[in-house]
Amino acid sequence: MKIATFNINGIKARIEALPRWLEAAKPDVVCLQEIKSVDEAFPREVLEDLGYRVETHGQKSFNGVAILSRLPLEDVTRGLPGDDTDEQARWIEATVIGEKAVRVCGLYLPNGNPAPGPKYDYKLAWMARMETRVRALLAEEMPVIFLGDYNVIPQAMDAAKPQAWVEDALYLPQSRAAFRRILNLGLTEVIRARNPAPGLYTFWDYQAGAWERNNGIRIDHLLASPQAADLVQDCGIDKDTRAGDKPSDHVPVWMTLDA
DNA sequence: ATGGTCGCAAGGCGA
Repeated sequence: MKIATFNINGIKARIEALPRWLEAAKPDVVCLQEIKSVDEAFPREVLEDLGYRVETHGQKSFNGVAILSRLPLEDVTRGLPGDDTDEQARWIEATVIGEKAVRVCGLYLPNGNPAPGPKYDYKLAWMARMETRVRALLAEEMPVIFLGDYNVIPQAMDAAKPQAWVEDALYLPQSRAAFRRILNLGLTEVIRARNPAPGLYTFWDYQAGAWERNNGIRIDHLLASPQAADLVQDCGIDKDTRAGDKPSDHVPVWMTLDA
């Protein structure tokens, strides 16, 4: 089972680049972030024609997540528990039925800038809610993965220019500590666990020639429960998509599971 | 220090 995360930065703008990548990479399951579309306007047919079922959790103009799957899905749920007043579409879950069942949580963690301020408070509160949800799922002792745009640079080695981020919500000590608290519940950060070297990035800003200068950051992550980590076969970052026509500013991150 | 680029959607916000 090949599972990927891809912040597409607008489904309407990526309606050619996304199928191009799907046909080349052939993932079984994809968690999308920043679809920037209400569910009714999501162009599902072009993806269904490629063999994917499409489950969206969108809103107008901003945020929005989705799961594409060539395998059967069960128990699709939308929204991160813990705050009934939260109207931002950033969380979707489904159980993928492969040879084994895997619970998949697709997430778009708040950016949090500017910090300090209400947006940063929302980010930290959201991460606390995520921690609660992770605890609940870990207690079920089944394979669970949490993949998406975390908007967290975990370590200095995850940025080409870490000094440029020291006052940014993606790299502030509180953000990194909250990410570590989630990891320390017992999750494996799959890309880093298998790649000890720096220089791996998943996002390059559209501005200031960031891609041409390889001024990137690694903020899209794959986290696996112990039972899911046991199944990991391979993982990677599809950096080449950033050089394609009309690219997203993020690239896909994927893993294969014996499931 | 500033401006630099996109997407959505139709002006400015978010990233």
